[in-house]
Amino acid sequence: MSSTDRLQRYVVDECGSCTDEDLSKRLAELEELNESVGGSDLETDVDLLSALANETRYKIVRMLHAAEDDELCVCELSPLLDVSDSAISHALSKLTDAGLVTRRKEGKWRMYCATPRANAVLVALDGSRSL
Amino acid sequence: MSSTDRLQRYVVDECGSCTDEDLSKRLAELEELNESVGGSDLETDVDLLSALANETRYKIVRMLHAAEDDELCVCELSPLLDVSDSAISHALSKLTDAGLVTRRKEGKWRMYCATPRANAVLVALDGSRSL
DNA sequence: GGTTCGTTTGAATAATCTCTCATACAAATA
DNA sequence: TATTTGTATGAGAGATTATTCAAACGAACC
Repeated sequence: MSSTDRLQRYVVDECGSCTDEDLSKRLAELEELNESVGGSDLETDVDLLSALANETRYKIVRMLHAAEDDELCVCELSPLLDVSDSAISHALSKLTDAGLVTRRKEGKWRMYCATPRANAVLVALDGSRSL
Repeated sequence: MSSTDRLQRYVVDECGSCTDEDLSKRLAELEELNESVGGSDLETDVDLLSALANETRYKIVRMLHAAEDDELCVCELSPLLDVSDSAISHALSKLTDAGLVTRRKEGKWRMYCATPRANAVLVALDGSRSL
């Protein structure tokens, strides 16, 4: 049983009949839905979501978001996260790579700030909580 | 070296001095930032992000989103995803648990639809791509 | 009732992830 | 210059995950 056979039976159920032409048309429609997932954006988006999909990293971004446009340094994040500094640094690297935070040197300290994109996603999460 | 020692030195760098009182105040401020990550929402949000942070699942939600308010059944998703039906079913379960899709029985078919929350997150991703 | 069909579920395996420890490095200080 | 300090990096252990296969289940059809 190929998966298009099943689709054909589904279209029959739906429309009463389904020629091979109907089937091709339906497949093309579905293909178009799929196209709307822009090829390279897909990977970028999944990377971004993966970066956020971890308690430690999510908390960090939340704190940076809550800090508005203020930057925070590792030493400010550390007291509130119960993982090692090394873990925090790993987390910040992954977040930076994903485009969720920016990193800046300030003397011996490193300052981190949430990006507009990070803020947009968090705002969407907050705004959709009760939908 | 405790992590608050380091924070104290940071505040000194920043402000020129830092009494124990100053330190407590700064810690309280940071704690407040942390509070803004509502306790139970944190887990829910991370679950949602984890569900979306996978190519197969992300593609599914994208397709359902692109389908607007139309529902799609497994047999329509299957031709465009190169994983087994079983994997698709697992994916849909996880997405359902995370509140990203809804499931409905229609005869022998199962229809799936993106939730408003899923749509909100995708819209935010799309809207913030070029920020 | 038995069969087929669409989908789900569970177990198993391989791949990936997250953290810690040890170490490295760059900036500031002594 | 040597040391301290803040953070980053790499290796490795343990936890988590994604997928597949096999089997099960419910709905429709004979």
